[in-house]
Amino acid sequence: MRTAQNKRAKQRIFEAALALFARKGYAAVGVREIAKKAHVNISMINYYFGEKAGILKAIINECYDRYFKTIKPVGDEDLPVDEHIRKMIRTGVNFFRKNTELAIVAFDVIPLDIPEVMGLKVKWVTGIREGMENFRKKLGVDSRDVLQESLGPNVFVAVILNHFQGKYAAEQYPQFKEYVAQLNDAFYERYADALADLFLYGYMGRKKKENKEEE
Amino acid sequence: MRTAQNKRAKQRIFEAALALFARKGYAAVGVREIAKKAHVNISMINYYFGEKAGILKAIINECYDRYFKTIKPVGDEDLPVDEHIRKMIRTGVNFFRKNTELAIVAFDVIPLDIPEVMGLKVKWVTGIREGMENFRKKLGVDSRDVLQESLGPNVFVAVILNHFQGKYAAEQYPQFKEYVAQLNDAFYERYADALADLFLYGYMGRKKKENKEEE
DNA sequence: TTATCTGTCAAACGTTTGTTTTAATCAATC
DNA sequence: GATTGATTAAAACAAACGTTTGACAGATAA
Repeated sequence: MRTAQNKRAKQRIFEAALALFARKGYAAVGVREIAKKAHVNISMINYYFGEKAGILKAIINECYDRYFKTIKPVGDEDLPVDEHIRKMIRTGVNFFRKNTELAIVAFDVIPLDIPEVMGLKVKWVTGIREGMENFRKKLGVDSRDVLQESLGPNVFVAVILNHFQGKYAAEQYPQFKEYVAQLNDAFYERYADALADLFLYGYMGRKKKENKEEE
Repeated sequence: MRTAQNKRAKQRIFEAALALFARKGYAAVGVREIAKKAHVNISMINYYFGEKAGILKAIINECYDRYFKTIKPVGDEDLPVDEHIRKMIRTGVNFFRKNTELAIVAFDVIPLDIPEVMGLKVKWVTGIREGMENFRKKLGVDSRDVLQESLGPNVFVAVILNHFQGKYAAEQYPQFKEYVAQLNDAFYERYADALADLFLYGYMGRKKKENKEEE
């Protein structure tokens, strides 16, 4: 076995494709372009991934797998609500910061028309939702209620993802250099805290209002 | 002039492309597929839109134009903060509900690599941001502060868009029929209200906290 | 009536697409 | 020293790509 070198070629393809997909979208990138960027022969793509869509599937699996492994243990922790929300948001921000390209490609709605890809996503989303049941309950979110579910943890995941999509877009164009420069470690400490406050007060306020209405 | 018929063909191309782009992504859709769905000849696409990217540009312009015209007057209204947030969110929900495909295509981060398309988006986003200055001030958001800006109105726009992306995806697969069926008029009344509560309490809570810290 | 313009069409343009095949080379394992 | 697996280059494949062309019908304008 030459796993050290194997991995290097497969990994190079993976990373080259990831960067290209994130910028151009899956369908706009050709296998020749990927091969060129990865410094491998075209046939290596089919050798390792079977087909072009195989790379996309690998990206989706890698992203959701990392996401699950990152977020699940934090969701299972036994903390007071406020601390728990804060820690979850902090964890989420860190994840998206470290895995921006992965998330942009894997969490993009498009393409919806490749059944195998959609199947993968559905499987993962379902699994993650089930894994977050404890945290959801702590927030007072009943997953059988469509309204409550639509105000659950996915809400702040959407906000964070949106932020990093914007950041990534800004990074592609030099005119936004000053904006991007401000998004440093210190910023994300404050950002995570501010977001946590926003949702914390939001959830608490809603709960109070519901209790009043029940009286 | 035969504008009545002209519009019909151009409009058919626009709508066919929109539906296909929303499902598959811009790059994955060929001009022949669009022409077939629109029941026009392939050359009609270049005749009306110059190039394939012309359709995408038209979609982006149409979406942002509608969005601006919908949201701007509401943002300029003179209402108490709580009512204002509520009305803005209600307006946003209605917009995304009516223009889901338009929003999915126009607000998608990808593709980032077509400078003309990115230029369009930047122009619109800048314009809309400037147009929302009054509302932003009322929320207590200083647009020169990156942190505050990243917690501004774009936060709940992201949440709403995320919801309708999910809904649209669910509509494409029959296994989610029951979920989609629950998303009716009544749901969206409650959804908009609940979202408004969430952010209202969130912003108020954050403001209180800031005041305390200043003491 | 003749000339012009507009919408529409089929056909063809040269590229590029994803994939497969074949032959050859290189390094590591048995 | 034979075998195996990783990698390369080059070529071929049919299919699809975005765009252009030239012709023609019908309405409009001179």
